[in-house]
Amino acid sequence: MPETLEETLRKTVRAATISEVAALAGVSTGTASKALNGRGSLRPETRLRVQQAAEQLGFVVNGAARSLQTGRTYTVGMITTDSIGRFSIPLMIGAEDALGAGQVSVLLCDARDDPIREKYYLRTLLSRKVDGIIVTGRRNQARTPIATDLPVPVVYAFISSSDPRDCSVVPDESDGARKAVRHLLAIGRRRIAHITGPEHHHSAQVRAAAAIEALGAEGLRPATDTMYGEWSEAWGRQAVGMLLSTGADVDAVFCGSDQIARGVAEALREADRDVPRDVALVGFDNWDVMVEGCRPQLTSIDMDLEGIGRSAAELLLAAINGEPVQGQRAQLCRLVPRASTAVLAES
Amino acid sequence: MPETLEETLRKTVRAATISEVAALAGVSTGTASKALNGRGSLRPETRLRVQQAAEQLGFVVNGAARSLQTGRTYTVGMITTDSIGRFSIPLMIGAEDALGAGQVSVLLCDARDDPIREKYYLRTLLSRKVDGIIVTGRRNQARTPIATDLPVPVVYAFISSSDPRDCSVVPDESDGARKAVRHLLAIGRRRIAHITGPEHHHSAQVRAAAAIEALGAEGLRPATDTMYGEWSEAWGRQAVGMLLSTGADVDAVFCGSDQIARGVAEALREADRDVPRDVALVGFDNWDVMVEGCRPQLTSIDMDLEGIGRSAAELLLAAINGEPVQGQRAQLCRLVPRASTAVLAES
DNA sequence: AGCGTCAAGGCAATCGTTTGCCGAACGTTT
DNA sequence: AAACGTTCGGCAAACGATTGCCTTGACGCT
Repeated sequence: MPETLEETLRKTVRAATISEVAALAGVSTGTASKALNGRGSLRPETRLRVQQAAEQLGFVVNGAARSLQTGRTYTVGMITTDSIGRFSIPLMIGAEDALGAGQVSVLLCDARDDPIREKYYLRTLLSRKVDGIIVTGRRNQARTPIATDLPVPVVYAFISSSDPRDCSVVPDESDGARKAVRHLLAIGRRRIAHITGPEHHHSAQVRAAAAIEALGAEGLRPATDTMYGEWSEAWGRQAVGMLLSTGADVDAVFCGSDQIARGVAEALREADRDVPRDVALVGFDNWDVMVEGCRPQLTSIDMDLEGIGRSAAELLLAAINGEPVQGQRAQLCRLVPRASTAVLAES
Repeated sequence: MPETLEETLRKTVRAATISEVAALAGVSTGTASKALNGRGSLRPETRLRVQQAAEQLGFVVNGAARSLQTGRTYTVGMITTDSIGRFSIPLMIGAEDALGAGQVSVLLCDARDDPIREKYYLRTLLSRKVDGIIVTGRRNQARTPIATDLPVPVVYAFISSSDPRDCSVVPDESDGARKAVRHLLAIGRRRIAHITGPEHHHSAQVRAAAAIEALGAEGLRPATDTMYGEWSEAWGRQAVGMLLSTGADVDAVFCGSDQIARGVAEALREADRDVPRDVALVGFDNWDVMVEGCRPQLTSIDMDLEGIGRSAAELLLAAINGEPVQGQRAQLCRLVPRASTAVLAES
């Protein structure tokens, strides 16, 4: 007789409980528990017998029951304030990586920049008794702490909390900007312009300031005033138009984002300026699809988002285990050189 | 006396339990439970008193205890087989959306295309007693079912299971390709080429076949043989080179991806062919950063990944509630017209 | 023979909620 | 006044695992 549709789709293979395992192995549930968790003092033979019984029955512990007893869920919540985006993903991967290795699962919450949703998610996370929470999101200013007096530790990743005592892991954008400028200087450029995003944007400010400072350290000044605009290719193209029309003498451009840089590359190309011969180019973000689609391929600054996610998760684990860390950790950036800043063979 | 660092970071605000709430409200725990869950028959006044007590103590139920009792966790697992990527994210957002509204949380698992990790995650999901599982990942062939005889329902999103009885939600790529071709026909193009990804790639095949068929329906044939290559801008540029050097007479190109299309647009531009006047262009994926960075902005086919994620979640919820659905659901695509297929004013 | 020691494993309390069942109190009906 | 129905709320048994404590029996020592 063929299975009904119902049966086919929902095999009610009611999972075995530890008492069934114990019964099969001929021991008490307590002993079975000890056997499976490597605790207590048991004859190796007994231990093995229990393990085989568990295997045979396809036993998987009931996490709810265990959590109830032990008070730990081996679960952390991850709240992204903006919609899960380009930046959140590497962060998540990194965190998931560090946690997964420690057998901890991640509950994903997308608050969509809505404080109401955020509170709601926080509540459900607490009700699920997560062991800790990672807060992340689009970078801008420091954000207000998600809550105070939480019964679980919280770590902020990428964004930082406005309370300096909270634990945050952020990229050191100044470091990134300095590395970009130094790299351009190292390949012999001296007339460097900086084209970036909106002036009111925190990242734009920080990067611009660090770039100017790095030039200053060599006794140089930017080739033009910092050109603030948007984080888009279109702005990059437009900025090049402005640069060329003013006849500015520029041999390198450091861009506030890869998108801007790509626009710059295109516009330069169309104006018959060779990259990197006439103008060298450095972007920011090291966003694969942008740096690789760019002609020539784009040298860029990598904020190591995965690393930030990983660090945040590690700090969270430490806090969960009773070794809390306070304050901000700034993670250094990495310059990834590509053709847009290649040193050309003398010929 | 100032707080110790320990105190500051880990306010051990031991969460209140329902018995404390009950005590404060002067009722038994059973009654308190009924009051908070809107069950049983209680005087409205009592109910209110309990609710206020809960409020006052900042009570949040212990999900573990509840799950243990009710057997439901209001949690589903989401396994992505490839690393969380560009496609997985909208799917996740969609799923999270549909589930979040139903108060269900998502446990995120990134199996990184590694069967071992996949098994491991599956096991932890089962141990966490998730109510259901969504499997997703990079699209290619149908994948082997993640397991059989699971105690919980499974829905495949974007990818499909090779067992036709499993429930899968996939994009109707043929529909997308047909819509692209019909759109080009509708704006008066007749000599249409198709440039796409690797020939061995399932999506490339399906889209190409549907495109040819849609042309055939109008008694037309493609302007050239389908041009298989890679899913990259570089291939798009290269393909245009080939097209132009053979002197093929083409007034539109349908591309298998937005990246290819963008490469095509650039190469055409550099060859002084106007888009859309000389050659109209349609991409596939409707990937914001590609379609918007393209000059002119790119008409593209949107597979509605969020919608697929949402449908998958809804089907999963239905299955959890005892109304399982079998088989594949194909979700239609949407054409998003932009400047690359604009009809020009006669002038 | 008597005693102490130790290993092995059973017992039962416990975690926090939910829920079916039962009892008390009160009002209504005859 | 007795019988009955309702409403409200308490009681206690689950759910499944963990763990400290206790019992049992074997063994070694004096």
